[in-house]
Amino acid sequence: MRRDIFQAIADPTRRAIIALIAVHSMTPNAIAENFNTSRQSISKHLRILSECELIHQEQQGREIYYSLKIEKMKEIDEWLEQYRNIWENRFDQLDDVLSKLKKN
Amino acid sequence: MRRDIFQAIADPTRRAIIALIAVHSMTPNAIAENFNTSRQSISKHLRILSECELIHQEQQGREIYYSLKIEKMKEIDEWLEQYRNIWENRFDQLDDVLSKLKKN
DNA sequence: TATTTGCGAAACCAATTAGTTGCATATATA
DNA sequence: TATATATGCAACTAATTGGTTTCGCAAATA
Repeated sequence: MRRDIFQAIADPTRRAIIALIAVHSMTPNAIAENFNTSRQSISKHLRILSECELIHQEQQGREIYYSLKIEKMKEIDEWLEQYRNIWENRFDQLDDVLSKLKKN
Repeated sequence: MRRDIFQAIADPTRRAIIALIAVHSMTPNAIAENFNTSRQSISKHLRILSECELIHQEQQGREIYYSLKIEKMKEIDEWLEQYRNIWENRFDQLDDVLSKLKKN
């Protein structure tokens, strides 16, 4: 089973869950109220997010509060970094390519 | 059929294709040489990336050169922006929350 | 002109996904 | 203690996915 952060954020419901619990921790029931889907399906999404270590849970009595592990989101940022370099230095790179072409 | 950039980058083969053609445009055959999968399966991935407007194609005789539309990658960056704010201002936000709590 | 090459598309298949319903369990409350 | 509530988990299902094989077409080449 592939289970990484890229697969985790591929689903729009999971992205919405992430956005919700980024603000403050929430219980599965409270999260589910924001969607027209069952509590169980939200639970499954939470499990996937958990397996990706994207969220953290804290039991409080019979309730479980889920919150976002914001550090994990940095992984996406790190992956993006290489491309950010490209789009920021597009023209510099073009110059680079051209000068290299001249040398050959 | 869901077809957005988050679904596009969910597959590791597609992320590898993106990395490959980010450097310079390549033909499907040349791309496929880098994986132990068929040219046809790469073609399917390229179609998905195309449908997400993540790549650009240029016909040259019977060859088709695929290249990355780097601007599209910015969409991920924009989505990440809200979370970047959170992880950068974690402590500031904590202060914020605490001061708001005091007021209530 | 006949053959090879590069490619996309269709048909098919196994695995995975996102959802459902129906439990079981633990905690709160009457 | 009996009941209600919050939750996770298992079994099932339909849709989607990523791959394959097979095909057709257009461009290059012999």
